[in-house]
Amino acid sequence: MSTSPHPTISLLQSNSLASVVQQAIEQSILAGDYAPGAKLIEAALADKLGVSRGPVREAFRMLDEAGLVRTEKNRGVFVRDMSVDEASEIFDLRAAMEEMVGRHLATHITTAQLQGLETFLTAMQQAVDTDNLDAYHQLNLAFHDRLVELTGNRRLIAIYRKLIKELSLFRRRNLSDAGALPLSVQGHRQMVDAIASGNAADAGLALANHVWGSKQRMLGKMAAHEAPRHTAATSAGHTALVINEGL
Amino acid sequence: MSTSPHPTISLLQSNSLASVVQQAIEQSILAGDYAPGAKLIEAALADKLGVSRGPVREAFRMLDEAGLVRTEKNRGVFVRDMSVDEASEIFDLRAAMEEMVGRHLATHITTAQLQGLETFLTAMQQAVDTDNLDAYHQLNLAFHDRLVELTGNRRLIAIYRKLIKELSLFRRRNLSDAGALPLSVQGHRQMVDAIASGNAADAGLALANHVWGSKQRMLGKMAAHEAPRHTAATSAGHTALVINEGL
DNA sequence: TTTTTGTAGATTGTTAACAATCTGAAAATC
DNA sequence: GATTTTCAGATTGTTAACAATCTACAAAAA
Repeated sequence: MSTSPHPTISLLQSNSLASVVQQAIEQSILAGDYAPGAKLIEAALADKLGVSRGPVREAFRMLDEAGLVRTEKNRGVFVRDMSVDEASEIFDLRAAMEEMVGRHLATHITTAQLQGLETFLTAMQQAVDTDNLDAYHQLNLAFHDRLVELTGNRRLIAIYRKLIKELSLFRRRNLSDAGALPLSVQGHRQMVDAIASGNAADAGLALANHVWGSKQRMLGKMAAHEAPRHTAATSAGHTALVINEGL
Repeated sequence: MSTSPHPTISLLQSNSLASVVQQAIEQSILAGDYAPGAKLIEAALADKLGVSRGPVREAFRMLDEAGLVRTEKNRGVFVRDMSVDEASEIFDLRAAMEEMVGRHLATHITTAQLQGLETFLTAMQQAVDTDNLDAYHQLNLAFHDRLVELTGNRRLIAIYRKLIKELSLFRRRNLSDAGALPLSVQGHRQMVDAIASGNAADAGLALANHVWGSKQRMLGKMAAHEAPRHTAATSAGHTALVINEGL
């Protein structure tokens, strides 16, 4: 009958040990506590979290289905390792999804919602002005998440967030140069303007092109990072891939 | 060292009880053995499959994450019930994904792959000629799956199949008039031609429009089925929804 | 009659123990 | 020395038992 009698009580009512364990492990993985490919030991995690192995195993099955972890029978569970190719594929998917988002918002967004996006832009500009890289990164993620959320398509939102999670798993590999972001609000300003213009095609392209740019930057970074010894061959290959109209 | 020494052996090597149970339950759900909203009882399933409750619980967590089942703490696990709204959202997502597929294939498909698609068309035509509804339905699913598969984007393929699975969960509700398909190969012929033309925009639109048509038919069917007592009001509402350029 | 209260059985949540498999290093063999 | 074999410890797979919660129905109270 009653709805949320007490925060702690409703918490205990809805969260089983397995789901709590799942969230704890997921957070650890996304925080980079475990390197990609690292093995997760049931007993150790159970011990650390103060539960038995049952809930940990159930959490493993959830994380596996979510794509954050990979299971080998009788060998164990390992943090998922994402290749550049896979990351690239995810970027292509993201581009298609964000194009869909742009098209929809161009004809459905409210003025209040547009105002909310403007707030993001000013906050991002402030982060740039103060050279606050971390804040900018967070705002960037939140901004895109907000755009997707505004469509109201629950499945789209869920899948988008899942893809972002997996991508962050990839980024963990090159955290050294993770700071080399464009640090510019201009692109986002253009996206908001395109949406505000009401032209669905324009807005869709604005968002898709933005994602495509991110993908290109990522590929460029990987090419420069992983094959600096090859003078031209592989680099050229990568460039050709970039020039293609991805996916 | 050796690769697949014996089919049965390699099967036992890779499949844990939990994954076998997961597949068994999933198949039962998709086959319609359990109605949407029906409760799945751990002990009963464990008994039926000859295993203990542990693997069943692990399978439940997988199915939950896959969206085929919904878990309420201390109350049990239930077959997911999909609303018309949710199905509609999935159609919108499918449209965006298939548009992406069409664009890509227009510029990347090989002649051999095109030939494979032609084979599908003739088979579908044959199914129509012999009034084999079931065969047509299967071919239709396989055709679209093949299109997505041809992109080579593993994440796109995985997500597409997941969405189709969930949609089939929805269709279970209106199996009475499931036979009212268009039963026409024309639409698919146009899609293949558009891809063969090499025009990315055209191919994308051809695929997206096809999905959009499916969505419209579904919505129309639901409106006619669920609210035949209301003379105009709700029906008009649905129509308006259909006319919109859905998300 | 209607509502409340109180069980008994059913069902889920969790744990600990047992079985099977893998891993890595020492011992044995070539 | 290099390769194979053996084996103990570590780890995963599975099960059964116990604890907590829910459900449904009957008895009591309003």
